[in-house]
Amino acid sequence: MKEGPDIALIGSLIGDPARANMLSALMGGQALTPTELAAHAGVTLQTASSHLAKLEAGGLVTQRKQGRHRYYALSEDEVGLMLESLMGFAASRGLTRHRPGPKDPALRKARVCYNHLAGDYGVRMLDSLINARQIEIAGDDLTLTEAGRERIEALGIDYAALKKSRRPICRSCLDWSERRSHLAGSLGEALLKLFLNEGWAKREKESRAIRFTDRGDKAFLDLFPL
Amino acid sequence: MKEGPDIALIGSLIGDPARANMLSALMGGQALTPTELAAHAGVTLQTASSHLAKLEAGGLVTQRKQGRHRYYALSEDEVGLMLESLMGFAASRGLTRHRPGPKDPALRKARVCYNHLAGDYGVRMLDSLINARQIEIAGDDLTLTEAGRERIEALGIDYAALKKSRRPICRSCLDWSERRSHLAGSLGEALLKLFLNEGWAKREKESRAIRFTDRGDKAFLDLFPL
DNA sequence: GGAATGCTTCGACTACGATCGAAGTATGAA
DNA sequence: TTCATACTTCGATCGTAGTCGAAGCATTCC
Repeated sequence: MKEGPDIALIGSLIGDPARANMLSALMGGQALTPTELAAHAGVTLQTASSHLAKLEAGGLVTQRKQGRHRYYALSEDEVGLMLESLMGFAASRGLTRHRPGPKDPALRKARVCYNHLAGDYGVRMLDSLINARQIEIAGDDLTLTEAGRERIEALGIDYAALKKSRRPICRSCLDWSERRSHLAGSLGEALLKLFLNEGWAKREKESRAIRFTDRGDKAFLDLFPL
Repeated sequence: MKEGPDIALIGSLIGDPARANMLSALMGGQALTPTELAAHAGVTLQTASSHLAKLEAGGLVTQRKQGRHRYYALSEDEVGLMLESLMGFAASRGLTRHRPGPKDPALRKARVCYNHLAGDYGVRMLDSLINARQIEIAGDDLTLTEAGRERIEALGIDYAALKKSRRPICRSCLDWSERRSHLAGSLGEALLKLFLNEGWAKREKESRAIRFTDRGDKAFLDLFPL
């Protein structure tokens, strides 16, 4: 009515249970087809299609056609950050959709947050990088130091490629289970990819949980001491 | 359906335009009565009452009876932080409720964010405190240093009182106009109160804008150099 | 070409929630 | 006690948004 941004539109988009389930599923970081998303949401394909059109119009998701499939994903890092913030609040109210089960500890230890690592391990990684002065922090802005640049290149990450994209390399993202920040941005994404490619960790099916192998666990803890 | 917090409930609470307007009004930091909130939302008192009951059930607001008035306010700092995060996202999408007008620059310069200072001045204040090593930053956690404690006591803020409450003293809050962090928490609140009490600044009516007097402006900039 | 898959669009149904008038409760003032 | 103010609760109405069946495109496979 007066001033300020219009939160009602975004709220109503998130407010429908079917759409919220789809968004949660997309927080897993993988692009999903309407059929898959319909299954996550528990609705028919037609309904899912209509929801996806609305989410796209609202700028929350984007689609990419590939053959006869359409892959939907969260449109930007920002969407993930905002959703994680909402989840944090909901969790603090004890509003959870699931009966606490055996998977819960695994989720708290390590899970995927859109495209980067979250949970205990995610927070530890950022803390460790800060302690080693490879990332510097000022306000909410994280910046990679010279030492940090060398470090990630030694890990085999292509710094130049990260630099080229318009996305921020480092970004902090609030963790809903740990209530602290972990590393997002294109570097966060690259690091998660690295862990998966090296075979240190695998995604669980149908879940955001990430399971580290014994070898991967050791390598990770070595790489990011506290 | 599966795991993770339930964001749909919160989303649907924010998703109704009347409720969104009420929440935006409460972001002004003052506790408001149902009658006032009804006016902000553009609905009748009955409707407002029903909305407030829902917001309260969802844990977003709390009420305090005082005589024959009921004062509603955001229930915790966390609510303000989450809403600000949503606003930031909405603003980045160009979803604003208002035609950009003369008040806009004033809002960007200094405004109230629930109970603390936001906008250019809010961001500057936190930056300055960090530069002076009076606040230290690690992840999203801000901590007041020894030097910081002395500094705020010199300003006449009762550190012991802040310490007593269970709320965090320092907290970072993402600014939707500046896209950077400013200082929230009980210290953020105390500092804003200080500026108002000293007569350095005044709230605008019917707006979140804060207008600094000439004297206040000078004092503020002296106090928080860059 | 024809058939199958993946998805969107259309149309109709339904249900839930926002809205407000009217009546009820509580607090304070006269 | 009586009246006024501030608010809640009840009940009825109305719109709109979610839902799905059926039909329509598009792409790929055979």
